[in-house]
Amino acid sequence: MSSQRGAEKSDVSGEPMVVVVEDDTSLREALERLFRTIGLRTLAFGSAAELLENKLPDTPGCLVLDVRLPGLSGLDIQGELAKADIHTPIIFMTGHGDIPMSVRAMKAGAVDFLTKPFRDQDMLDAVVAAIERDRARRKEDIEVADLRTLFETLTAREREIMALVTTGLMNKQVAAEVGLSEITVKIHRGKVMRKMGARSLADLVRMAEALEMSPTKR
Amino acid sequence: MSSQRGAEKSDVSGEPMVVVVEDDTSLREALERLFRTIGLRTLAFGSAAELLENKLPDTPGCLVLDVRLPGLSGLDIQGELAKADIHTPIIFMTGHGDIPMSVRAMKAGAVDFLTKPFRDQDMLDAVVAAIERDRARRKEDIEVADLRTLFETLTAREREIMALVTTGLMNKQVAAEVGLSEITVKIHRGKVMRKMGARSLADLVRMAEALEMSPTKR
DNA sequence: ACCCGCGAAACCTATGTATAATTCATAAAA
DNA sequence: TTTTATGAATTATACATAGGTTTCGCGGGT
Repeated sequence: MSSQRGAEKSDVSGEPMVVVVEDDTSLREALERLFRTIGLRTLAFGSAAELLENKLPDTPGCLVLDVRLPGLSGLDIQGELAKADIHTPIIFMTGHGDIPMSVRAMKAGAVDFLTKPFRDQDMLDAVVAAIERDRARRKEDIEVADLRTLFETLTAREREIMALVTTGLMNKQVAAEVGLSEITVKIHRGKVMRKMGARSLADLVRMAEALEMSPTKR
Repeated sequence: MSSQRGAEKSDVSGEPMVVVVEDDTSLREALERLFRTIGLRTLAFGSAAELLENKLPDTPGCLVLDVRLPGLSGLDIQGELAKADIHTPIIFMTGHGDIPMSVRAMKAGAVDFLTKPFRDQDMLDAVVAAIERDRARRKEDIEVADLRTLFETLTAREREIMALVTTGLMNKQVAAEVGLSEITVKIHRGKVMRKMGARSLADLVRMAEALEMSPTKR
């Protein structure tokens, strides 16, 4: 099942995990305890470097980052992860942040930005929401990745035919378009259906949509 | 062309307009001048009440709201518009805001949250981005609304058939499903294609997707 | 040699349309 | 109120086109 993206996510059913990066040891440990009270597996680091050494677990989860950290800041981590195409939801904490900083973080996709001191419940709410968001995203990612895996088993011709067929062209039109006989198009088309596991043209069209092959617009 | 939603938007090609709500007269006028320097039509009010009396223009645009206003605050306006299903992008300004306030606004969909004093260029950048976002959303809305208009011309039977056909069922399967003869299904199907203006089944499937009739998932 | 792309003949199923007829309900006119 | 008109829904027959598979065969490239 599932798939295999670069160095990232695939599991969606695993037990969720919170990863904390906070240099203040007492707060870090308090957060670990807090999350464990609601049964969340928790991993905690004291700096960005420690976090980036270990790769994130392949399970739904979120990051809880202090904005101000020794070395790379929480916002820097956000940027690094984005560059690495890792979309784990991030919750920021800060004791001395300002509005522009919070706005920048939110625009960059953070799910929340809490000011210290915060209420335990606010943090828990944010984490639960973030994990749910991650779970949904992973589910979506897995579906598309699996589709893409199937799509990659198609030959160049088959991909071409798939694109044209899902556009709504008839076999004869596809044939004219690519300079083949209609019968050959039918054969390729049949192979496409089998390889992609499509049980109907409607199915195939939706797959093409998910793969962003056909124009989503009309 | 286009459509007619509740009490709202339909035009996408019109000249963009910025609507300002700011009680400080000098800042309000400064903003009007600022926006006009880049050729943006601008409408300015001194309070939420004045804004809500006039309905928003049916053209791409955005709102620039002071957070603190006499009567309803900028955030209140955001809430009111959301309740009224109006999604004009909002840019907030504040002189005395705090992080939780900005985060709340951003979570509720604000495109930016500027602290006074802000640089003119920052405001212009925010406004330009917001207008572009609104234009894109309107375009999308219009397409779906037009589709929905067509869909509403379908009879109950035709809608039923459309749903089943776009699921990928064959005519005979649809017939069995709804207890009709296959030929009758064909007739309804043909009417659906003509009424919806679909030139192919692929077309119809995409329409069904846009109308959220068929499961987006597989 | 084998796989892949390509194509033809034959055959069957599915789709689409036209014609025609029946039933039903509702709306408009007498 | 009765009659009439209209439109939706239903089905059948018949025909034409499109879609899909199988079998068989050819040629090029790894």
